[in-house]
Amino acid sequence: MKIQIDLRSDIPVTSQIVTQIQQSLSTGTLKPGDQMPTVRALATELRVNFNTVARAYRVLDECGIISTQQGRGTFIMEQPPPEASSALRREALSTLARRYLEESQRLGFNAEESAQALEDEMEKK
Amino acid sequence: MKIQIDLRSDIPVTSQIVTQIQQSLSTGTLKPGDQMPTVRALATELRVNFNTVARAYRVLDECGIISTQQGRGTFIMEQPPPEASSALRREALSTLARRYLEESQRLGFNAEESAQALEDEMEKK
DNA sequence: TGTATCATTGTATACTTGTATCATTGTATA
DNA sequence: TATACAATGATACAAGTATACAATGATACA
Repeated sequence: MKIQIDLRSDIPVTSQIVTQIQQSLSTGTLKPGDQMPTVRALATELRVNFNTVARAYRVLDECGIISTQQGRGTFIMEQPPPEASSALRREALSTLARRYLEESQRLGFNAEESAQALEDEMEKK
Repeated sequence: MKIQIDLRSDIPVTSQIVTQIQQSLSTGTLKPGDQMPTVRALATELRVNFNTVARAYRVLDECGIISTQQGRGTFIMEQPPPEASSALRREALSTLARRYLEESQRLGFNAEESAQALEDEMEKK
């Protein structure tokens, strides 16, 4: 994978990294499952701070393009399957919800406590 | 014992292991006196470093839920102290909640929709 | 029976990798 | 000039991995 950074450009380094990784993906230079270089490795290669690479990786992560895992590395994601029908997605969601209820019940919590725990997690993020 | 690890999750692998072992215990899949798989065996099964499993075992050990003995193996304790593990139960619940949020997000639903779906399931009952 | 030897199991420690937080730098604008 | 903001850098941290080690068990053999 070849990434060219122009430090004098008006385009932020982070954006340059993001776009070029996306390009490598669309040209097939990068394939799903591939491991990306570590933030530090790519950073020294590009003569840039590793936090800058980390930020670029995070952007791509939030788009679901790569998956970064602390302590392990970052990987190209499998491309998500075409959108299922909305009815199916709805069904899947309610299955998830029911499973959540059942599992927390097994741990000895009632429905209200489960709902409260969910609220708490929503706050945290 | 079936343990499912999601490497893409924000939840640390160690926590995932702890929570799921506790669940197996609460569902009766694991019983007092049972021998757990060795750290290496479970690690290769989950495709994870065995130190990660060892750390999960240590957490459970410190809560008095399992007993790990160097050179022998690790076993489920006879008397899982109900109140000693209350902090763990709490953590297990929040892990379940986060997991529910993450999985529904992957389906394309936001936090509010996930919460609403949970309410709906609670009504049904 | 004792013990030598090796395999198995958990432990300790250092290293790798990404994250969080704050400081620094440059630039636009009042 | 002064202030605010965005981009980048520095530092400490969290999570996972690799490797060497110690304790226990199994087996063979004198």
